[in-house]
Amino acid sequence: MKQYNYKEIEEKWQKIWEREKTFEVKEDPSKKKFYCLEMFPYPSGMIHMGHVRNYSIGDVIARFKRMKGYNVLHPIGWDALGLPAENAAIKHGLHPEKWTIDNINRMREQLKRLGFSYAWEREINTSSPEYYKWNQWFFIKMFEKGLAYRKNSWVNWCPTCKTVLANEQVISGKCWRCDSEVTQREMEQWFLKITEYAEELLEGHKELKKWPEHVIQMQKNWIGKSEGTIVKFPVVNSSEVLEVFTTRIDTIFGATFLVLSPEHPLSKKLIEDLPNKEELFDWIDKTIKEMRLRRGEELEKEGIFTGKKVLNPFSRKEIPVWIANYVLFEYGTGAIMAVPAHDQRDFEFAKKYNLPIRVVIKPKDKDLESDSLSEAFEEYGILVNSGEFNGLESKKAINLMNEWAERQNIGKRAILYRLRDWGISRQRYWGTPIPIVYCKKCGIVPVPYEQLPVLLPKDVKFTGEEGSPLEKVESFVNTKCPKCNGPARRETDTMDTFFDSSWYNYRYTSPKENTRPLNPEAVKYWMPVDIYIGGVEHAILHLIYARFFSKVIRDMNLTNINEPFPHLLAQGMVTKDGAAMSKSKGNVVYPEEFIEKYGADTLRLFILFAAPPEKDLEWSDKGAEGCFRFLTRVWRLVHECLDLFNQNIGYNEKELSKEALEVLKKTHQTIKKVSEDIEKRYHFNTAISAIMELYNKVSQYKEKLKEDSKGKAILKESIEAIIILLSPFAPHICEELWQITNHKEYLINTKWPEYKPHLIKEEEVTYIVQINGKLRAKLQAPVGLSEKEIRERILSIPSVQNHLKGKSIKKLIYIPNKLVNIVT
RNA sequence: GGGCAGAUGGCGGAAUUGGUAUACGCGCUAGGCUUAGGACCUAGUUCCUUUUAAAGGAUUGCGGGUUCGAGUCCCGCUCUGCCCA
Repeated sequence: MKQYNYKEIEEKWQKIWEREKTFEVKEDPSKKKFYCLEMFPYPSGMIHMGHVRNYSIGDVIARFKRMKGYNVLHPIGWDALGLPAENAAIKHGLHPEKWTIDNINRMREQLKRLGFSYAWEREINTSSPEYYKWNQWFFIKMFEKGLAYRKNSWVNWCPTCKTVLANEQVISGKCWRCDSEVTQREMEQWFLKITEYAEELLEGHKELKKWPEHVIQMQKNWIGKSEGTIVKFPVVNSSEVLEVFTTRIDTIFGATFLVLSPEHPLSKKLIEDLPNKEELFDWIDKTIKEMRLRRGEELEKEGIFTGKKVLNPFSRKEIPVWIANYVLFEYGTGAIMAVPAHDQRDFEFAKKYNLPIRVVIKPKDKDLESDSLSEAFEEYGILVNSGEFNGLESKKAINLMNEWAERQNIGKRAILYRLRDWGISRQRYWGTPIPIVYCKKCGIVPVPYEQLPVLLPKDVKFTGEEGSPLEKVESFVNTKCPKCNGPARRETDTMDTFFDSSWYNYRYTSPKENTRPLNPEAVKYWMPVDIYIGGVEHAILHLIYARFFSKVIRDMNLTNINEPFPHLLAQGMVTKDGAAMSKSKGNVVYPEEFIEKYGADTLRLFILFAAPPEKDLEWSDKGAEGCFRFLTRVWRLVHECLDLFNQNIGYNEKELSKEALEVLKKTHQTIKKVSEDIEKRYHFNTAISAIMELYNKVSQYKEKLKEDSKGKAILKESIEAIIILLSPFAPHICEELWQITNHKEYLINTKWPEYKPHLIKEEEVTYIVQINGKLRAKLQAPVGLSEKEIRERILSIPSVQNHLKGKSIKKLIYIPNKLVNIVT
């Protein structure tokens, strides 16, 4: 027998697939389409186990759907712009482009060695001008529609390197390279008006019935819709009015002070006339920076009194205005009314600074005392100490108080979102240049479409110091104004790379289109993506940006797609020793090394077998070896039965031996199980274990079945089933086995088998016999016996009689073909 | 602090609709083959008690509940992970 030489086999089939362009597709209206998409990788230089898992899941689905007769689009490409390329340039003096292209070439080879069924001719690379040209095109379209605009915003700044840092370059408040304290600096930046689509992004969730609930929940939290009221508080002895946003206007009589965020434009103005204003200004500046730097951490609450008071428009009382570090400027109006009795943060602040606490909501069944409160009562309840609104229930009070506020013109209902506009400016080289020119005469001028792409200049120095590398390329910066032809300056910021990945799923449908970003006909045929597979770490940013882009592109009348990804499969992490694989932990298993030792088929099989896709997967060298042994056993089984495949043998189901019928039934039950696990549940681990069970049964009865021709026919049929069912998981070995078992056509072009319904049903069933819920016996019986017959048979079983001795049967539960429970 | 997910043998996991808990794989044990084996084959393997066979009992993080029957449903708690603050 020939040995299982995975290396030779895998190379052979990968060559055939490439030569015959097996997985290249075009639009074919006569066939049902299936667009199977996995999140494209960042070309870091090395395929890791997370990629292998992601792409193995996708490949099973793509190959399965193809064998089911679908026209399958299964593309791959490179999310090739981004910071690491630039870091490599700084560290090793390699040009980011060279570094990126080398990495892509290496990783493409690695993906090919895994045998994924990609349409390689559609490969895209976001760092190529052919791709980023269309980023620029979309940007200008958005600029024209008012969806892209400039405003001031804070960035991380390293005072030593004199450069802007991305959030991930700030490590616990310090610069990743020189370790100095990172500061905050305000700069003009480009933003996309994603907030304009906030409501639609929220509404769209209703269409996403095949998304995991927790991902939708995360997006909802991120968008953070809240309905409430904006209330005006006039400043006493001043013409200024402070506006606050609250979702709990029912508590407004308990608002005993008002708090501004340090960043609030009126913060400094309110304290201008105080004698110690310099000191207070310093506190504000220091606090703003601290809040930005330590975002997400719980800071010790601190504040200062402004010396000013505002009038509470409901209670008509004057209350003090404070500035404190627990009020965020980005959210709401950057100012809050503080209700210490009913908001825990306000409560803690009031306790610290000895501010009054006033109960205005009480639970239905008891009273609350302002003086003895140990924590805020944040629930809804009944209003007290609230003038004419006393006795109302919170929800009702909110309505009436909103109406009152609107009538008195001191407030209005408002809907607020936590979602901020998307800041896309990066002071970086390796990104898409923002296609804008600044002219002294004409102002902000977009680069005309016919001048796109604005190319990244190649001759650039990467020192990692003093600002963006593009700023120093004079031939890039200095240009002519497209409008007046006078001297002008180019924008030197580049785009956030999430911009690139927000529409790549469209580009795959027509990757070579060179007069427009996408071909609407191709989009119409292929979109939406039928299943999108990737890591849950992209649940928020990437998946919200991509949904936003789809809606923007739709509103440009290029498509009619509302949601690009109606079905999302969020895969879990690959761990080893209970932790994510990382170089620093030293628990990394490299796919390349594993393939060298056991082959791609084994790697794919194990990574799908070890856990269902949505769960974390614990890597085990031993477990992976087990999968290699399984493939070897299948290889051997086929070789031991090779002679069967030279014979033309048939059978009549009625003449089969007991064993042959059992194997035949198991075969068809396995076809059903594997098909449903792949197609409906996406649980490949159980599909694989079902194939292993079928193998176990076949190999157990193998010699027995070889005894007669009918048995041989069944053996042949079941072995063929094993090969086909296993092929989406381990495609190379299966193609090889298919070929040596005398099949002319490639396995990938073979139809997926259908099970015969009558072979799924069992003629005999095992009844579980329980007495008072405890298993006491089992009974083999033909399907469809009456309750009476079953009852008689069960009561005649000796062990049942034993257990019933001296007891009377009170009740008997009978579940046809399954179980009998005798209650005494 | 809030939201979400989860906890099943020595390990990864299965149990899809409330009906045999522990499928499948790993590991382990014994035997075979072998000069030998980390290769391969066969048998066994949740735990406890008594043990010749066998029988009985317990068991899905903990404590309650619903039900003839709960890993699965309900209530409370502990722990772990993720997201938000």
